[in-house]
Amino acid sequence: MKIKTPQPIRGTQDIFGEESLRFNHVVNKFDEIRKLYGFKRAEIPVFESTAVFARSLGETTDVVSKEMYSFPDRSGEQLTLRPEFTAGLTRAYLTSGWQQYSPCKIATHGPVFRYERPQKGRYRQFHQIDAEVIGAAEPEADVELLSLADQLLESLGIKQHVTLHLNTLGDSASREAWRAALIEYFQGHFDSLSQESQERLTRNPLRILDSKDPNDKIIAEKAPIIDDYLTEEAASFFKAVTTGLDAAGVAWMRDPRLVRGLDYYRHTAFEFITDQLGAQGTVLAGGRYDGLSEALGGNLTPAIGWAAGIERLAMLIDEPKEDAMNVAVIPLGEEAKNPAISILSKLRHAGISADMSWRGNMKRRMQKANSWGVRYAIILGDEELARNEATVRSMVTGEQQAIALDQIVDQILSELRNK
RNA sequence: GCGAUCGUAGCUCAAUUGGUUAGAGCGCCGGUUUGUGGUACCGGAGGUUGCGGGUUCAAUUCCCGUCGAUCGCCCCA
Repeated sequence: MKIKTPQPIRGTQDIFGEESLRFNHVVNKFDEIRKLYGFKRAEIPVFESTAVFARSLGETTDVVSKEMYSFPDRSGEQLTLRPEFTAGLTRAYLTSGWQQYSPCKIATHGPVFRYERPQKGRYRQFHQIDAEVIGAAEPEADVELLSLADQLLESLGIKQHVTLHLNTLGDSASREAWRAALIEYFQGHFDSLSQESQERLTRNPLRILDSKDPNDKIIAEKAPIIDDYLTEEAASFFKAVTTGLDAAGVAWMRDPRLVRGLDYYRHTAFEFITDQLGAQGTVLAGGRYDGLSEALGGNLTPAIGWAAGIERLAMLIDEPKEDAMNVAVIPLGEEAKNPAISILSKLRHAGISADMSWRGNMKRRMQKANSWGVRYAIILGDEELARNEATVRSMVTGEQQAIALDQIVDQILSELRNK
């Protein structure tokens, strides 16, 4: 009886070939830029106690109430695969002594999990790069974090496709006053709102502001904006952020209707949005979350962070070029196999990329060498071996010369340097 | 969770109004060349047409279900 191959789980992906090049290009650029800003690399678990996410993101948010992968482990403890990084990093800050490094500038990346309906640019296991500054109340932290994001997008060559939308949600006093005013305003237009927005009014009234329903949009345009409810401190904080961004040369656009889906956000909120990915236009987003630490039982710890979807960034960049192989080793016949392995090893230990086909006649192996884009082919046959030599063929010019086996590595090293 | 479109070799796609043995390009393996690539020519392997059921003399084609992908809503990165 034929065994059926198990199929991949809905919303997961296998990444290889060009996709993998793109994916890794994004990760590598992030690692490169993050060092320029003094952000330290951190690793945290893929799963946590469910409480880490349930308390911090807000029990009523969609992510917590219907999108988490939660399960009991063998001891009955309730665990959840991380749906984002911020809560786990904050938990680590509180439980692993990271407070001694405060303000803690952290970068990480890896898989995150959300049970959503998959689409292009939306997966159940997807990958984020993430940057956080934990333990800094200063607006300079906001500026630095946004500068990092901006420079990353620039170095990925997608800055021209992307706009930074910036808003403030105020401190908790501002936010509560604004929220109350919004509820009152939308209550007055309740019958004209879309059914979805009517539901949002009780669950997440700020979300009505970025509704896509055309009728909702008209109503939202006249809704009270946060500016009228900002405390003096909140207003001057936002001012410091925007003037700092101008000084750093980061282009931004005020979007008074920009809100965040998770409950922990305060003050600065932002999204880098592209028009090239359809409904999944948000490519990098975050904000300040001064209240999160207390929600996890810690002291008041001001913090700010962002996350970006690696898959979404990878779709926007130009196809990266992979470094071509330098050398192909081509043994002919049984006798040549081990000498070929020996040369291959010496080349690689000398820092020269080299590869060898394991099968096929000479023509096939030359074709393979050609497809690798190598500069040199080293041909090892009986005639060469008898003289302790190998034939080195330039794949560019077609010239061939016999070179003693013990001089091949040096010869190729010097020729590669001259290029 | 809701609505819509789609699903044919490893990949990208063909297959008249339902009609014989489901084709091509690329890739893979081999040959023209018993030791020479990027070109050309020849040959080969590889398919239960996503899966299950139904209508029909006959289904890749029509109907239902299911799984998956894509698009929009929702949500979000």
